[in-house]
Amino acid sequence: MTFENCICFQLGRLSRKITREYRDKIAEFNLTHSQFFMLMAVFQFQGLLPSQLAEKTDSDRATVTGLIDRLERDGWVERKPVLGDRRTLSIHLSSKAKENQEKFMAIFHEINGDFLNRFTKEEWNQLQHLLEKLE
Amino acid sequence: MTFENCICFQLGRLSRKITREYRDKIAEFNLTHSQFFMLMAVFQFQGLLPSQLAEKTDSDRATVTGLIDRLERDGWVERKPVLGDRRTLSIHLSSKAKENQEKFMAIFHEINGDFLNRFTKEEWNQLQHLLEKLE
DNA sequence: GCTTTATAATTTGCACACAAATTATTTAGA
DNA sequence: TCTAAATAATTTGTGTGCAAATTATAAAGC
Repeated sequence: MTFENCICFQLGRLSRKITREYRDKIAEFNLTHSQFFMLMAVFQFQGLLPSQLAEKTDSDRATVTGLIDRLERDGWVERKPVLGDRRTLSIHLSSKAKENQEKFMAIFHEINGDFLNRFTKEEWNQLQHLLEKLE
Repeated sequence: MTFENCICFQLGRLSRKITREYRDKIAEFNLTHSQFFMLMAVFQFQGLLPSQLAEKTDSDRATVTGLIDRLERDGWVERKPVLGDRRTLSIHLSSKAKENQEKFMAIFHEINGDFLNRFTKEEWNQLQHLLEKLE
């Protein structure tokens, strides 16, 4: 058993590769791979708190703070105060983000399709099943 | 199709989870997940150049420079000059690393076993086959 | 009401990951 | 031989990823 056969190494390597493949495709928006998925999450669940976004994306709160910082700086999302709890903020799409939603989803489906097309429906279900065992 | 169903998101999330699982198990050596695999690579291929290690582990040369910096600082590896080409350095195990090799491999097999045990031999081969399609 | 505890977000510090630029050296070509 | 191109490693700058500490606010217990 060598390190290349270790599933942990393999998944890390694969994850790095996929991140690299994404880079070019989302370059027109000037977004990173992580920013892209965080924005996807905001499209899907508008008005959530940073802590809830962290849960949805399975990342750290501190990481989410940084991602939101940069997404806000670049005009994709806005932090809005929450009535009744001044500790919290809710995250909303900017008008710029809403205007680009369709283009966004198109790219998302295109990239996703690139991977989906490599599998039959049965293989895909198998892969999902096997990955679940690793979680 | 939501972002949670996207294989790219799933693999990133899984990779983060596995990295977290590793953390505790290699804590006794004070190594990070990446350092652990880089050191595994040096165990396996002694005397390689940083560029060759980058290739083996599928990571960036700049990343390898940083990893070797910290592994050398902590006494795990040594940079040695290469006869005949002063641009290059070869990376070797320190005596400390050699002394710990057995303990190291034991932990590697233990962690790896945790994941392997979740699958039958057939499932494992399927997973390897399916992941290959993603590469 | 007042203190303690809990919670949300952020900040700080360190380690990847990687593009782009830089430095040092070797090789190739005129 | 001398210059240009190629190569190896590093440095620089930015963005994750995450543990630990901090700040602000809310809730609970007395």
